[in-house]
Amino acid sequence: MSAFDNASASFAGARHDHRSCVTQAMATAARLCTERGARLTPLRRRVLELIWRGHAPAKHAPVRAYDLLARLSDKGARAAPPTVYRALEFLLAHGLIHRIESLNAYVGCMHPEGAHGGQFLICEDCGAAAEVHDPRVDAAVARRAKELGFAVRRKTIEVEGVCPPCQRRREPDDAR
Amino acid sequence: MSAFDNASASFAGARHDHRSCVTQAMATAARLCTERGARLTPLRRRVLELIWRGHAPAKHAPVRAYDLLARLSDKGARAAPPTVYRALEFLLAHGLIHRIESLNAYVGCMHPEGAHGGQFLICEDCGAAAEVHDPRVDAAVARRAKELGFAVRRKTIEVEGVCPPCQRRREPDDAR
DNA sequence: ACGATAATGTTATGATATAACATAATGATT
DNA sequence: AATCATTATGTTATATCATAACATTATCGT
Repeated sequence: MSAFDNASASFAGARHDHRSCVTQAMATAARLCTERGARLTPLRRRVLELIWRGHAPAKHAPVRAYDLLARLSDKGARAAPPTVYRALEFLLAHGLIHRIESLNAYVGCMHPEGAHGGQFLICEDCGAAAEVHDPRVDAAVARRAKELGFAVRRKTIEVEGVCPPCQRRREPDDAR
Repeated sequence: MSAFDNASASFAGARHDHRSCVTQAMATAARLCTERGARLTPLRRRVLELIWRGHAPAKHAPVRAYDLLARLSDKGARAAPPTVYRALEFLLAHGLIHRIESLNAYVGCMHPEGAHGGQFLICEDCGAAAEVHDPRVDAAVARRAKELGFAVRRKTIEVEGVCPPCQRRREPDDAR
């Protein structure tokens, strides 16, 4: 497995220490923003952390904008849509989160150091989205585009299916 | 270029005879539906044709649901959203169109004979979407998924950028 | 402390999509 | 051809996702 992949963590369920995973992501985000002179304000920080916490049942499940809005409003202060969309815009611009187009949802970026198009494996059972970075996939897309003279700006690669744990969960049903 | 690609046609602009392209697509759709015992009703046929006609400026530009709705309503009978969404659902189920997730829009499928995930090159200038079928891209995705034990159901591959004609159109500006 | 810039609050609305139920068309069977 | 089950479409209402426009507040550099 590539050093950049987090598929086993994303699909691991209980074995994965998601709390420290969130903590680490927040620390990295704070560091990157400092380095770049970007302001990770309390609001943006809260939104980022809510995204990282994901939502049930899977820890790495993408979160929708209005879910974030509801959770922000829980904490006392009422929030309106632009509040959360502006935070998302900032986080996307700095590569701290990805948008999953096929779900209209957002997920924390696993390695926000450099710009990159996301490749995602999305489980239709548990909702988890694993960020994958396969240079062969990137290379194949780049080569094809080059052959056709197409100048690539942004790549969206989202693969829907069933993750290993959910496949095992399904087997008892299949055996009936 | 693979025999399955239509990038040059999609990005060709005026040189491409889009009218006969639409006619042919409609004939293929009718044949497939007959073979499958599926009912390509007048409404579904009209929606499919509107999608194939695309919209200005590019012929192969994906069309949005409410644009379809507006054009259906033009023709006398007023239409409500479920009318067009149900037609889209049918056309998607039979592989006659693809949904472009990153645009919330729909485009005619270039070879609806067999099920397949779409690979698209989408021009951010003219809006044209070229359907590509690169077996190397499919293979790279499949291999990666297999390595991770992920069972693939559906692939969404959308590459945003600038098509060759629009790159040439941009050059005069760059030279200024 | 001041003013410029950036961030957030607020109100309204646009854009995309589906639920739920009523009516009409179609095809299979008699 | 008449009946009836099934499929398709019409209709109304509403859910969901996202942004425009402008007001207010916070932050940063001077």
